[in-house]
Amino acid sequence: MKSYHHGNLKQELIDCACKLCERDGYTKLSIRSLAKESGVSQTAPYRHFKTKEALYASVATDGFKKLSKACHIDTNKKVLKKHLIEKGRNYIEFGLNYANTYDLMFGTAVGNFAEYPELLESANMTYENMRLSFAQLADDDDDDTIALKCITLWSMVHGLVGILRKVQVVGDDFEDGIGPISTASVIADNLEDHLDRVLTGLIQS
Amino acid sequence: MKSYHHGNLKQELIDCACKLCERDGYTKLSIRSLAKESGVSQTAPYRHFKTKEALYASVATDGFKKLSKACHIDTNKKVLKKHLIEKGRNYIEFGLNYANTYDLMFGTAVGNFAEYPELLESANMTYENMRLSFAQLADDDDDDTIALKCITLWSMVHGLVGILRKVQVVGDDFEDGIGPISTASVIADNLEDHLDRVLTGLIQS
DNA sequence: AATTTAATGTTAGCAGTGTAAACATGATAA
DNA sequence: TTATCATGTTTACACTGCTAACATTAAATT
Repeated sequence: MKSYHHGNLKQELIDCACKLCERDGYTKLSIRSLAKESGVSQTAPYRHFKTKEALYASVATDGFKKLSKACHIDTNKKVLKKHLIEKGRNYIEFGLNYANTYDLMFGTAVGNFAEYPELLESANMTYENMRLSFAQLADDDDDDTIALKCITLWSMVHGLVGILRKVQVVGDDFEDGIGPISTASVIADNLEDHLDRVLTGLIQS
Repeated sequence: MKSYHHGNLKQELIDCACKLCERDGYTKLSIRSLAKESGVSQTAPYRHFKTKEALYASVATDGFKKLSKACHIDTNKKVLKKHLIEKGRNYIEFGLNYANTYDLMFGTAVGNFAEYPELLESANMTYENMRLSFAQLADDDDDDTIALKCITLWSMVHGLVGILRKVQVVGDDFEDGIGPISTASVIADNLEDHLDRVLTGLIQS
């Protein structure tokens, strides 16, 4: 006999939504299918998420927590350039391996992060750790400059994720994707060197 | 007396879709509302666009043509660094001023560019001009290296567009957006210097 | 010029969506 | 024990993408 109350619906919905968003892309997700999956009525999710966007926000929050973890640097110990390079690679790999979730996090599906405090906090956590880490490397810069360069660094990895996804390796020419063949794999193969150059440039200048 | 046949429906739908996509974001666009706007039946658009994605593809194509124009560099004349900096700024301004269209162009709304030859071509045109221009500046590099650095450059401006949109300037702290206040405006104010540094780094290394 | 054909429009309808309102159940607090 | 409130259900509305069957008219063929 199934009990009337589910007991753990909210978390189950989030977990399921995370899975489905990543598998099929967030546009394919419907609240109704999600409810069915959890064996609950169509409108039950609305007791836990005011709108679909609120559900998206939860999925995005989960994504930022994962990204934050994948890129976390212990700023109590001395931060080295190689740490940032390693975490930069982790960032890019997260963006490529969890591409659909990444879209949700950096796209416009959630219009205003401020409406979802947890989301805002998890996103800022990601940035803050990045900033603190970088600050140790470029510690002769003032705060504004560090913030600026940090944004530059973030733009770099963020941009690479976006462009690498468009520059697809397919055939012998421009048949399927923007740009020439093998560019994507060339970049991937040289990612460490690449990050090193960018980072070195930022520290020195 | 209104004639049965519209006469110029396809183009009118595209124009209207471009406008609405940019104004409200492509997710708000519906084929039905578009049809109503053109004073035509709900399903008439399906004579010109097999699916909604095909309509998106047309809007994205239009976007790439505009972007291509905004960033075009005459490669017959000698290409200077300042040209690339200027066009880099144009790129970023396009991304910020036509943010919703930019989403359509670089997001996942159109799954596979290869299914829409015009879209693929317009996207490649944008890249090709960028590559040819850059090649003149770094003309002692081999093709692979140039492609690589060009992707780096593209990632940079593309990433900046994405991040600048998330780093919103609002209040005195992290209240609404990722990152510290004024970072966005600091970047915007220093965009030329910023691009100059990145570009110089790419040419020299 | 008459007739066939193909392009482009319409109407009706299916299956699916987000979400609100009214009601039911049962866990928790008084 | 009873009242309250969080959490569930049912029903319903307005909207969506898209298909099938039919209507009209422009263009091509005879």
